Amino acid sequence: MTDRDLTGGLKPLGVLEALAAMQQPATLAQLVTYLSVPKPTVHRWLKALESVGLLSRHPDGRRYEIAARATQLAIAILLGEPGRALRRNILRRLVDEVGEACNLTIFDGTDVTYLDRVEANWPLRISFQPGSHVPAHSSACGKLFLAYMPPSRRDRLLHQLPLTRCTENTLTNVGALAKELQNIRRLGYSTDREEYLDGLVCVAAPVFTTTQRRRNCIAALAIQAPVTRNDIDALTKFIPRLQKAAGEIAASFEGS
Amino acid sequence: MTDRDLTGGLKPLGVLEALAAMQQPATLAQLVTYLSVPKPTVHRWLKALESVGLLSRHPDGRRYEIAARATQLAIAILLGEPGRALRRNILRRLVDEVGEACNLTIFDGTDVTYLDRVEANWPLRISFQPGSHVPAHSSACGKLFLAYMPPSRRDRLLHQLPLTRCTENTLTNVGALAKELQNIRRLGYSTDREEYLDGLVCVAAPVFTTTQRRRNCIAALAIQAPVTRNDIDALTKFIPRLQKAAGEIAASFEGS
DNA sequence: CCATACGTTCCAAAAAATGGAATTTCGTGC
DNA sequence: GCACGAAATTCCATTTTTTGGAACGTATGG
Repeated sequence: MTDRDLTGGLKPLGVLEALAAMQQPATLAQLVTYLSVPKPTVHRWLKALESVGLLSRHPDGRRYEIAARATQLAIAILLGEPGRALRRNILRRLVDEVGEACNLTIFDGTDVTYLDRVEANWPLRISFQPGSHVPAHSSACGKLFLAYMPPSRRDRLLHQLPLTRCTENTLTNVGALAKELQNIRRLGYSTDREEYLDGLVCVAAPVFTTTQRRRNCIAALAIQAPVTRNDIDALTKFIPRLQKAAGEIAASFEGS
Repeated sequence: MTDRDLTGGLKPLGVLEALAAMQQPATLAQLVTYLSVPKPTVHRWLKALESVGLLSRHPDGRRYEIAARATQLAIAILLGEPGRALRRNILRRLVDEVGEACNLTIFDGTDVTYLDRVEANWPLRISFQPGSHVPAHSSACGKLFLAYMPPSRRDRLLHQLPLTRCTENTLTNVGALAKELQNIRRLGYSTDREEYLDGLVCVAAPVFTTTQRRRNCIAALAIQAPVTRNDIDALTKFIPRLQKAAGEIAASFEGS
């Protein structure tokens, strides 16, 4: 899971991450090397972090170390909302049983966004990071969201989304996609037959919440595999297990 | 040390601190109120934090919550923070007096994570590494965290954690576990009677911080022993000593 | 259907970050 | 002491980002 570059007003945080990763105080020069950022810039970042109490200087006056405010923040983060830790656990157990990478996604209105992902222990990995996006019409999760959204919104989206062709199998016309969505509602799960990436197949199950007199598909849980290792038929056998995990995920959203 | 206002490219971090302090996902409007910062600015900060993976959106699409990268950072900070040397010394002295391995753990939402560990000078060792995980319901430290967390969160977790059986003695039903937690609160310490590994017993004491009118169990200190060398009764004699060390550890987390 | 609240986008002014070069400080050997 | 190299720090014109009031969408509930 590669960390994306820090942008926005967050670049100095790279220093904090670096120091945390190094597990010991470091000098300006070491951080310059580690981060490959010009010296005056790192220097300014260090001063900024020091001035707000996230870093402090080691007694030798030269090296910087993590300070009280950062420790406090770390503790607060770990004490907080257990929902995401729970969800990650559910994912991890699913991956253990299934032996392929699994991910949890939400719909951001147009695209599918990865909320979390756990890899299987295989050397061949498809690298997605939490936070990355995938088009709705060419992924198992996206089709699930489309299938279960209110019909009015679906119709509007179907005509507004650019049904970009990703592979030979991508559904690129409204009719075929609408038919597929109907089929998904009938089955209760969704598949991706190399519609997004050649060689990548996927099955997905919906995560429903039943708040406010309406059943909403708020998230989707999916198993992804290289078709050479597990084809769609093989993945389909995991559907009951997948649905059980989806139920557990749904429960983790209650009361939060 | 009072926290100064964040400056120097760190202002978006205020959102992270706010969310960590609130201990639950929050909407843009709530954060605007909490931070007293204009709405478009907070919105931009949220997007920046989301785009680098520090925050993610709750599936309701409205609220934001702390994400994987922030959790990783938090763990790395606590593993590498300079107070660690202090705490390691406290652990070492404890081990000298007790003659068994001791460890310091934190709770990551579902599991117990080893922050540090000092072995005793015995040929028979149980090997755990800092950073490794253990389930909450089957370890003395984990039960301590469950016992001292806010009741609402505890109730939720008790029903959502998979109470996996590790040994003959593991508490695998909610009722028995709830009773045990009540007992722990009464006694002020916790035990593990071969509930995680056969032959391994453990006593643990809580490390409290008293931030903002609320007592939090942020860490746990434990003595682990092979039952053939020290049984629970033998370990119980060390509780006062253990609690003294826990107090010292607590002090090491306060300002520095 | 309207009213209201919440989220999102726009954009020109204002503020801050950037990094090459110059300067200072520190540690070391003579 | 003093000279030297290495590291840290400051300088500052240029570039880039941030800022937030206002306007615009969008969901919710009465």
